[in-house]
Amino acid sequence: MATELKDLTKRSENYSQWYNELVVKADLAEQADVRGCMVIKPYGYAIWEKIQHILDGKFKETGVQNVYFPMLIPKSFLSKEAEHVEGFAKECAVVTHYRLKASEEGGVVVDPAAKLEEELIIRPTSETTIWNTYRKWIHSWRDLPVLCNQWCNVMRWEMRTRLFLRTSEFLWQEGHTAHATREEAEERAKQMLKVYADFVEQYMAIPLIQGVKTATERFAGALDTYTIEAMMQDGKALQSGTSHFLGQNFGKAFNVQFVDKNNQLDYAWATSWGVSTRLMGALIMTHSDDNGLVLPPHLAPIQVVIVPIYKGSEGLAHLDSKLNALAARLRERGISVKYDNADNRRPGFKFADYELKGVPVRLVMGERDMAKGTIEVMRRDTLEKEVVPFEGIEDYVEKLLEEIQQHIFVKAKTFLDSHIYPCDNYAEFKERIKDGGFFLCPWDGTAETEAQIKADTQATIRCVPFGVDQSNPGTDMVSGKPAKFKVLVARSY
RNA sequence: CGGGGUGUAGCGCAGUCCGGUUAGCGCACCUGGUUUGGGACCAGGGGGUCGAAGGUUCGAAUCCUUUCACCCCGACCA
Repeated sequence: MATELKDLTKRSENYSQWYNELVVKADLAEQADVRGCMVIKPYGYAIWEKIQHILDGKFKETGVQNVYFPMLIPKSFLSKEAEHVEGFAKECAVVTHYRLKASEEGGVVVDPAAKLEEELIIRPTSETTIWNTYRKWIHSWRDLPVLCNQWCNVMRWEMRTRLFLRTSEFLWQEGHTAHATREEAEERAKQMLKVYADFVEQYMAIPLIQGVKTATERFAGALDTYTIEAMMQDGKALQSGTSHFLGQNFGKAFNVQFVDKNNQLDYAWATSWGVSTRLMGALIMTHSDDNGLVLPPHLAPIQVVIVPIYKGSEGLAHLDSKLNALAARLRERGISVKYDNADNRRPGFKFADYELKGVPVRLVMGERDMAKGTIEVMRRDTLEKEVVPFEGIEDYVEKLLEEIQQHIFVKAKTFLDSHIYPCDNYAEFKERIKDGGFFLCPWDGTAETEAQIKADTQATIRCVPFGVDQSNPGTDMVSGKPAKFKVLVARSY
């Protein structure tokens, strides 16, 4: 056996190890045999499916439709938008041949005769291929807006990878919209950020800071990049979703022109926005404890597990009839229930296992309860056990699930709020950033001071946060010049 | 690409310095039994080209040469 989660007591020092162990042991994912890729296991994928399903519904409420574009992109597409190519060129996997042949030494080799005229890249993101197609779809203001989204995989040949947080291949959704006016596109970019923020806070119970990225941290090819930043338990930031206002950059690069209401030719305005399996990483690192995963009820594939405790097969038969009926009644209320009466694992093992998997509520019933008409309820977030009357347990559980959802959000929110520090003294900043946390600092708006902070402390400006009074930002803590904004600075994943 | 490290059973490791029975241990796995209110116990069993290739030797996991792979720390990133 490798290290137990509980043994990794000094969370701040062993945070990476703790996270890795948790991902593997909770049966979510594992390292693939392909470099930097991951295998998402059934339980992990069930969580991703819930994220997908709920978010997809939210997109559709805003008029977005789903599409699918090819995984392979002609190399030349990438070079059409200058900043975009610079941002992604260094991490592209490239397809150069289309055939293998048997080798004389056995095995197979790439057939040199099957070299492609133009190499294809495996999409790192689909702006180029989608905007190449939008040229054919968009001719008049009447064709706009185009509001498309696709759920797919993308590949970025990252140098260092980490399960869920940064794998070579990852699953995501990418929305790509085209608009007739700048205002409409900007509005859409902000709207989608709000969709993300609401989802992440309400369903994933992860509190966020929303804001806009600085020029250096912007998406390659964007005019503005909006972001949601979450705080992990070690005080580091995790960018959990982004929405970009792309201006007319892609419209011009791919010559997507339309005739507006005044019969004038103009280029289409663009947005793109995405969240990925990284959200799973955020979920794990925000709520989990040393017993394993803690899942918010709104996202848990199993919301309630019922474990019978019995002696002999007639004892089990007795409990089976009672607890199967209970499971059915809970399911009628839309609660996802697992009744685990498997005989090949003992109760203690099941308890530990479902805690590791983050099941929000556990119900346990044995002979003692049968006699007394009670049932034991354990909530995963606090690990508190309570014996309650069996009668009316359905109402109790339904309320408890909501309470847990609220409680873990409030807990995370309290943590976030208590780790945001206003700071305008650079010496103090350099010292305190070592312990993590978000720092609200005055910034003169120059790339130089931004680079200085990064060089000195590895911390970056996460965003110019929304909802912060920017009327009197103060003095830049690095340069001593008048500040333009108060910005959020933190170390990040 | 720079710095460090590791390859021995499915997983985690000992053995390597100083060559010597049939290569070991924990977990997992299989069979049987007893158990079952917090990760069960007993008995038995299966599983290994010791990363690969070459060399030294009566004899190599261990020594020499070459090589491959992976991991960690930096630069990159959703």
